[in-house]
Amino acid sequence: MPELPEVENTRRYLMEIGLPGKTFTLVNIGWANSVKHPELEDFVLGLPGRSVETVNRQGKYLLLPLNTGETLVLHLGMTGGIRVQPKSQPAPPMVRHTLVLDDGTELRFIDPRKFGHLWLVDELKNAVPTMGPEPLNGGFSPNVLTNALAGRSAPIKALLLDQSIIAGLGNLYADEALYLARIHPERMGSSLTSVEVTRLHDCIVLALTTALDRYDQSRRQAWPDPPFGLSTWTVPRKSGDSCITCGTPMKLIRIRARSTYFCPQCQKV
DNA sequence: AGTACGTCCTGATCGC
DNA sequence: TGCGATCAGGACGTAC
Repeated sequence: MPELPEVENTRRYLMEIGLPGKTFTLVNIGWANSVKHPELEDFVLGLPGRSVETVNRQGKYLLLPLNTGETLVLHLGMTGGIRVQPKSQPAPPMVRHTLVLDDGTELRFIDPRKFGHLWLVDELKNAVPTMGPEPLNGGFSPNVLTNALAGRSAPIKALLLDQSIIAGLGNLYADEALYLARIHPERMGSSLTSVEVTRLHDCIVLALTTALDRYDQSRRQAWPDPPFGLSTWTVPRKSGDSCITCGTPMKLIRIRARSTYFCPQCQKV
């Protein structure tokens, strides 16, 4: 599922494929609920004629500033992925929306479970929810994390999923970071020692940068059709799997209705 | 304010 | 073999 590394991978893909400079000519929405406008028409008629300036990312949101000053916002949801392909190339399965471009290609929004969203905003301000610091570009430090966890009684796993605390973590990389940091996912946020918070901070950064490196590699190797997702984590995520450090069978619990894998030996309460 | 849970979706997988 | 049930989870609305 698209989390920070997957969305950033998509951003780099869109930049490398040369989306900036291209102009939308036609919009084909296959699932109206994905469009966050009261009137679908506002979006469908609002986009053609606009060209893409660049592709930015904020948390799990893709932000495409347009030449008019508006911004096209994309969220991949759980199963979303994007391809920019020649119109003549057969569309892959599960394409929900097609944004036709002026150079004979089209941006294809693939989204089996329809959890993705897209919309157009006049101003970037308030376009997406206020989010915590980006884990990979300054603003994120052990100290910031300590302050964010102070007084919080929710399980650390739930807090890592909270986009207002840290931008971009999802279920898989939250598990990954906790596993690498050897911290039990049900620990109360405020109960982490400063040593643990520092370790968690470092492991969040490590998990994300490791994944991004692999995505960079896979884009080079599989261009122009790189995979949307890779198994870039080290937490065994199948029942019956054993911890790669100590061999103890991994445990599966639910936190906020999310599957949470951890090693009961390495990640003690 | 902080915490927790239901809802939206459908392809894949499981169990009988 | 086939078919129904279950699972998966990001963001948001709502409740307490």
